[in-house]
Amino acid sequence: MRKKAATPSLAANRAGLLPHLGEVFREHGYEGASLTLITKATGLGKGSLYHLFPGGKQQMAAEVLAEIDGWFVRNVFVPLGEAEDVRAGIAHMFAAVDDYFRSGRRVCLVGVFALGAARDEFAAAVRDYFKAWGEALTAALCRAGYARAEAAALSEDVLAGIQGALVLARAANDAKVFTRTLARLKKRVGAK
Amino acid sequence: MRKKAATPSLAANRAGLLPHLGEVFREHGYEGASLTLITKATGLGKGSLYHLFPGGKQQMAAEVLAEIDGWFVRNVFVPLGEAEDVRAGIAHMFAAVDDYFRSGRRVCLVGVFALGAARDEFAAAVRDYFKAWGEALTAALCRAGYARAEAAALSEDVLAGIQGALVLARAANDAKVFTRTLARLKKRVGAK
DNA sequence: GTCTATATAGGGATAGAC
DNA sequence: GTCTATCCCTATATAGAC
Repeated sequence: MRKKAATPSLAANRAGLLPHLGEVFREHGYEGASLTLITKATGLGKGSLYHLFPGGKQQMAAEVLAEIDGWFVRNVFVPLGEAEDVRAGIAHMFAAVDDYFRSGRRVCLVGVFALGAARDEFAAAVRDYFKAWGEALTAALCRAGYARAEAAALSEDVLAGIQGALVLARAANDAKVFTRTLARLKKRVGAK
Repeated sequence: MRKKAATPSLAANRAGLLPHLGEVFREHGYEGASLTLITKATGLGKGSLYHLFPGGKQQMAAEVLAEIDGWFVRNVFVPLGEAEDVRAGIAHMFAAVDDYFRSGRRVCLVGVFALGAARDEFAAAVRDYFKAWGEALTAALCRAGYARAEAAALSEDVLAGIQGALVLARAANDAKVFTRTLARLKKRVGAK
C-alpha cells in the first residue's frame, strides 16, 4: 500500500499559503520578513517558494495584499453597498473589522505597508484599499441619512480611528484600546 | 593662514545629527535604514558614526526616540499641564502637532516603530510616549470640564485619530487628509 | 514540486591609518 | 574625529539533483 508521504508543508495549496505569508509580513514588515522566516512559517523551502512565486518576496507580498483586498471587498465593501438595511450593513462592517483584526491583537498589513519603506512598491494597492473602503462607507452613511459632506468626514474619522487604534493598541500592548475605540466609533456612526 | 577644512558633515555636532537620523528612520523604517543611507543622509562615514554612537544603529534609533520624546514633553505635554488657560493649552497642542508632522507630510516615527519589526527593542519608549501624551491630554480635558471617563475616551479618540490620519495621509499621498482630520478633532474637543 | 548547494550582493560592525 | 579597508554574516535569488 503506497501512501503519499505526509507533506511537511503547513499549507497544501497556494491559497492556504497566503494567510501564513500575511502573518509573517504583519509581524516583521516587508523588510523584516526574511525568506528564512517565511520558510519557517510556511514549512516550505526556498526552492518551493520560488517555484510558487517566481517574483520572489515582492510577488508574495503583492498576492497577500490582493487577497486581503479581496477579503474586504467581499466581507465589508460589498455588504456595505448591498445590505437592504443600511444600518445592518454598517453594523456588519464593525463586526467584520473587529473579527479581522482579532479585536486589536492583529495589526493592519496595509497600514504597515503604508508607513513602511516598501511603500512605493505597493503604493497603488495601499491607496486603492483605503479609497474603496472610504467610498463604500461614505455611500452607506449617505443612505443612512447623513449629508454628503458629513458622511465623508465621518467616514474619514472612522477609518483613521481604526488605523490609529491599531497603532495605539500595539504600542500599549493592550488590545482593549482597539475594542474601546471601535465601540465609540460605532456609537458615533449610529447617532443619526 | 591655516584654515580648518570645510567639513563634509551636514551637521557639525551630535545634536544636529539626530534630526537627520530621524528622517532616515522615518522614511525607511528601522530595518530599511541601512548604514549606507545613514552615511549619505548625515555626510559622515561609518567610522565617525560608530565613534559617536558605539551602540550602532540601535543606539542611534534610541537617541532619536528620546529626542522626539523630549520635544513632545517640552512642546506639548508640559504646556498642556501648565497653561493657565486650559483651552489655550489644548489649542497649542493641535498647532504643535500640525507643525511637527508638517501638516501630514511627515509620518510619526513612534508610530512607525510601534507597527514595525523593531517594536520589541523599543517597546518601552514607544509605550511611554503614548502613555504620557494620553495622560497629559486627559488631565487637560478634565480641567476643561469633561468628566474623567469622558475625558479619557476623548483623549484616546484624539490620539488614535492623529495616528490614523497620518497613515491615511501617507497611503493616499495626500496630506490634506491629516489637516482635515486634525481640524475635526480640534472642533470636537472644544465642544464642551 | 521539493530539496540542498551555491552565487552574489549588501547588511552591520571593527581596525587602524591619518 | 574621520576616513578606508576589511571581516563576517545574512539577505535574496538561482541551479540542478531527486
